[in-house]
Amino acid sequence: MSRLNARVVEPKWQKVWDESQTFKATRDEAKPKYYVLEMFPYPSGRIHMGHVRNYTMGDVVARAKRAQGFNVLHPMGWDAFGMPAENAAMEKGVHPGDWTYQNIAGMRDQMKPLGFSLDWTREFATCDPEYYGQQQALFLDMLEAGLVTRKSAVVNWDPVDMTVLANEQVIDGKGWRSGAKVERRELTQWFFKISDMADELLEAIEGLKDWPEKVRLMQSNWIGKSRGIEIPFHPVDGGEPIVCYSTRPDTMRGASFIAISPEHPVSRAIAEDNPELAEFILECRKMDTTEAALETAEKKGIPTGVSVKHPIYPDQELPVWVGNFVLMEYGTGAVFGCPAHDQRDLDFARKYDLPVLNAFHMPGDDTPVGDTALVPAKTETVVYIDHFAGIAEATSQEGIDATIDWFEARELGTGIEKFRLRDWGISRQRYWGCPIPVVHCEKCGVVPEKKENLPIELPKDVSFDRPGNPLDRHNSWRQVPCPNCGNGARRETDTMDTFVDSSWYYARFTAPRAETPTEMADAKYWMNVDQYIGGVEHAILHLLYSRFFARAMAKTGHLPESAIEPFNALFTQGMVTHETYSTTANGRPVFHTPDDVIREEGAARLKDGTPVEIGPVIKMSKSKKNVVDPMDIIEQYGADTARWFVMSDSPPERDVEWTAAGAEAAWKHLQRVWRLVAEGDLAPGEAGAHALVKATHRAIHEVSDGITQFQFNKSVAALYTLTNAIAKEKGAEPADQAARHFALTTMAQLMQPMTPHLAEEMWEALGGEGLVVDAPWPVADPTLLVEDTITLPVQVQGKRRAEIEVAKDAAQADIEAIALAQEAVQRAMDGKPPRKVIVVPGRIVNVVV
RNA sequence: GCCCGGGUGGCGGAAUUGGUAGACGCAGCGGAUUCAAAAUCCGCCGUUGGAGACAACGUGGGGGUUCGAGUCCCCCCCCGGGCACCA
Repeated sequence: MSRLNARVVEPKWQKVWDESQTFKATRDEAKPKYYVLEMFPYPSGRIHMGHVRNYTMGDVVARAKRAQGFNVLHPMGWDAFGMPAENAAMEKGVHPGDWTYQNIAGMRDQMKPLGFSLDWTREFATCDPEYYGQQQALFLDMLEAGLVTRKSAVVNWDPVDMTVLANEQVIDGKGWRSGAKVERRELTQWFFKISDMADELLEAIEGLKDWPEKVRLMQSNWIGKSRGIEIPFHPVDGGEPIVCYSTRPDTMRGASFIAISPEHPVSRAIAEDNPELAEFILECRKMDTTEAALETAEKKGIPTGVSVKHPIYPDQELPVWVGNFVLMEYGTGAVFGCPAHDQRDLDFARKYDLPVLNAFHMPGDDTPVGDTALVPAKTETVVYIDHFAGIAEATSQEGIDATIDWFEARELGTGIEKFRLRDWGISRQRYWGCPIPVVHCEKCGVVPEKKENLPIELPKDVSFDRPGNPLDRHNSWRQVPCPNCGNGARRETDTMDTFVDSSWYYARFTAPRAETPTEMADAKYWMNVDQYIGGVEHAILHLLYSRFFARAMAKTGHLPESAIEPFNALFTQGMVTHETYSTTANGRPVFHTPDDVIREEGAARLKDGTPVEIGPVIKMSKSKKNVVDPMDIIEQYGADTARWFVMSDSPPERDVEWTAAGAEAAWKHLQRVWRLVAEGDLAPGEAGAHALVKATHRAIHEVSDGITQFQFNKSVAALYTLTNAIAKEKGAEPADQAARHFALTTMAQLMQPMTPHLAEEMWEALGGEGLVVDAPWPVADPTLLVEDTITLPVQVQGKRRAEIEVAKDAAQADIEAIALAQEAVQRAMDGKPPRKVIVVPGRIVNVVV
């Protein structure tokens, strides 16, 4: 029996593609281009199934487009800055750079045997000085263009380690190493002014027709445009008014208190001679910086003793509270509380015994609010109670608009559009990132570096034996002459958020060795990315930052205006998930990789017998260690099997739970296909409209459809169906032999994107010309796709009772007559006359009695 | 808490977008081949009742619209992603 040995065959074809530089992309204005990009990996050390899934999808698209005559750009690189390298430095004493480049080398070695159609000549890592130096140049241009600012922002502060923590390093409000309660601390930081572009970024979402609707929605909601009003509330005892922002000013009648953020200037001012409040503010600071923590924490408040006048009913006074749930970052950091129409305000009011007063009720139901706030949709009609602007029954939206107009007319408030989107803080107090190219001079202030001094390289000689940023204590690196006056000055020691690195790499791939960030001719030819593929977890931040960056690069002359939306089509693949395994040490969970765990029916244990707790099935991640190594499968079965397996079964956009079971099956199938070629009774020749030829054309149609629609699992199913059809065709006539030869030759072409090595081997054995990778994509003959007769189901009262076979162009009346004549139909009609017969052409017949 | 998804046989999933629910694959069962096994090939395979023809039920739960609902509408439950310093 013929077997295909992947260990021999796969390296052989990879060498052939390599030597003929098959996948090297060269700018050629005469050919239509197609740019396929998968989100580049973080060099964690080993590739995982998520990578294999992601890059196989991209490869299928790239190879199919190539076969369809496009000049394809399909590059690969490394998102190489980030925390894990510093963690490795602290844990193992290795230099972050050495650790990173070793990981890159290892992962490249793991990726190459997968046979991806990548142009490796364009490879780079974001931690290469040639890359981040250009990023520093971009920063300087953006600074000059007014797209960068400096302001204060809160960070997680570990008071024991005296260091800034990432959100991931805060566990249950405590520092991951010290265990100390984390505090919020303000630092002056660098920001990209993305909020200036909020409206533009929002409007342009409409044009992203080939993005998933869910991503467009998530981005829209994230930017969060809202129309509301800013209303000053004047303190009873005089002084500066407290300005509140509200998107529901129509509820003003029900206002019963003012809540301000602990960070609000008024809070701070009052706290100076109110020790109780000062303590409360300190307590509020002992919380991490995430919005989720803030929103889910118990709502607490404390009265300030100050009261303000209700702007409409001056005889009413509203107490001012400091509330831990009010965000300083959004709106004005102050809100008026209307318990009747906001659940959070209602809970707060019940807790602190504040009045609850309806501003409106639903038509026909004027019961006052109890424990559930009355929050109608803006399109719902409500009945306003004694509304100052004279509105009676109206939708909430009409109520809001009328209220804003009324306030503006009396100069009591200002209608205003606000965005939820905040500026992008990029300062990181860490070593392993792109240095921000500015210098702090006592005389000149903040001075940009001169471009000729770029790249500002990270110093090699650093130590990680203490917490904190090693750049801060590296005196010889820090001390530089001021680029402006030449006096002694201090280099900025903050590095850039790693999201900056990944916000423009797609542009750099168009000219990866250029002495400027991009090369306009290359950018014009290759941009935009025609198909971008990556995980849903990047649906908001990475994609939004990239969209901002492309705009910024166009403004600073690094991208053509046509590339301000860098990704024409986006596909978000589902994640590869796996069970998690943990044991407990010192009250904290310790996670274990599936490799170290012996899985039994309903239980699991370590190799030494320690019982292991089986956790939820979640995305594979380094921190939870629920990662499966694809190299095992590649070594056992070969790359084609791994590729075939990840494309089968699960729809690409959905999560897939990794199980070992399918790999064997995939391997068996590929061997079966090979046997059909090696042991088949085949001969090229004339097959005519043979049934197998028709089946082949159907497969061409379905496989092509599946690929263009990103339903690779359906393409795989169609290829299984074709395989079965070939195996079943046992005829010995020349036409049968020719039909099988045609079917298998076509199958080699259709399988080439998914299992390229097997496809080359098939193509060669079948006598194909040249390489299958260079063969044009087969096109289905539409005349061979249609059948002469069709099978229609016949329903009675919506239940299927029979099937009829009719000519594909049969008249409705004939179909009706045939359907009614069916014995099973008559039986189901139970002697009653048909009231109505519904014939949906080509679909169904339904008899109503 | 807020925003966005998802839920279909024992399992992964398909269903031409309102028209035969379960394509295709895995697992399982039965058979062929074999001294035997592996491999391979053929057949069966939603649940319940029935020898069978067939019937009833069936797409997370409850209600609704429709000749007809996995698909549309309302309410609820569960799981996952994101929440601005993980990448």
